[in-house]
Amino acid sequence: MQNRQQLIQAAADAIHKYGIRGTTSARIQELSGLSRGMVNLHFGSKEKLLLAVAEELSARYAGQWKSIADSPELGPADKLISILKADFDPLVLNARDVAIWFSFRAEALSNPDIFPFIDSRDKSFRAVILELLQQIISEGGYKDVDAKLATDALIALLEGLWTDFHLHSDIFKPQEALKICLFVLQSMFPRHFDFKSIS
Amino acid sequence: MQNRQQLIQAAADAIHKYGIRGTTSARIQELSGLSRGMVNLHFGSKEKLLLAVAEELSARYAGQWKSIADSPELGPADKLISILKADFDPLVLNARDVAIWFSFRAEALSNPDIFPFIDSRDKSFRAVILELLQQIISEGGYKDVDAKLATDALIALLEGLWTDFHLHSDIFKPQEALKICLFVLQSMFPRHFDFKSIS
DNA sequence: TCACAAAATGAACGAACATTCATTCAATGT
DNA sequence: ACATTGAATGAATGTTCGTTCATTTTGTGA
Repeated sequence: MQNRQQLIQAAADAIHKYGIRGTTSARIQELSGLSRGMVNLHFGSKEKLLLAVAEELSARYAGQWKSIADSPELGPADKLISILKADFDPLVLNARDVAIWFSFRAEALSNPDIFPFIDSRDKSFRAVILELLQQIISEGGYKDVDAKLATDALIALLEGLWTDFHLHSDIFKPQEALKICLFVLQSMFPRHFDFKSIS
Repeated sequence: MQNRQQLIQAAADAIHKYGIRGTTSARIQELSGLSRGMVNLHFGSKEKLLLAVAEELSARYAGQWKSIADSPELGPADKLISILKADFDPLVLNARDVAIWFSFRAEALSNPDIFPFIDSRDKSFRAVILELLQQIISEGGYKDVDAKLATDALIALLEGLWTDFHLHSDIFKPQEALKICLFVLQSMFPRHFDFKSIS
């Protein structure tokens, strides 16, 4: 099980370093320091190892925001900010993982096995955001705001910022990304958010 | 030159159908109906053919919004809406092209040659949006709105909606995406946009 | 109609690929 | 100390990859 994890790490590194096209058995072997046969011994095939990488990535991301969404003593606005901060945390938003994320995203259409892992956002994540925004709308009496529309907007905004990070991880500032989100939220819910007050 | 274009089409179809990893010389040959040697005869290598695909895609996208940005007799708000509509036009936002777009995006980090083509948005496009928003801010006296922040937000939103389309092109509604954009713009610039008035 | 050049073909090639499996090694129980 | 078993190894294998190039076909000017 030690070597199994080592192979997942090596495969992830290979995708980051060489792209998914350049991720060959030889490269994985080199980066892992293990022998040729290990991939097939532990995973059956290279393809299944790649699925295991997707699975781990997906699990890490889900664990990140779910731990926050479950915290009980937090108002909807503060909870939402916490989730946003978690979304820009280096634990999930780092050059390597995002590069892998995008590689799998590109593959998803022609490789249905991968799809469930890279689409994880769109299921439960959406539901949590929607509920928080509904609470905020109710609290603040924002009667002109459609919660579903605002949810779509916020999630698309997050996706777009991730894309920006993927292409420009060298100059991307998580602080700045958070500011952009809060600016949008303030525009929608002026009585709940003040984007100048970020820590 | 006839066959040259045919090869670009076939390569693009291959990326869409089989993913970039599954895009082999044999597949391109099959889809093009041409002979084995044609790729190397016309492009020198498969890799250069892929670059030509990226170039064409990039040129088509740039041509799309630039023709609108150059139209003289349009207020900044209307011009912005036109650009948004163009961004969701089937000419650029269709399953095949977006799939290719995302494949190249994923490759960009490990293949610097591709980067200039897939990053085209972030140069002149950003400048145009920024200028339009500055005009709107000036016109409407939105003194609390930072134009650069709003530009970042809007572009990230567009990127995110493209991502949504990529993963769910079957259920994605361009009309709905436009509505989301207008909703966000209305939140920022209430005296310039009314998202209930879309055609 | 013929000569010539350019374009197109596809069999053949070496390189790189993922995978296999006989063998070796290390860990554990007796 | 020895036997047993599962993990690890890496040389060997067959396949698929992108590319080459001698040959054929097509198009053009005389």
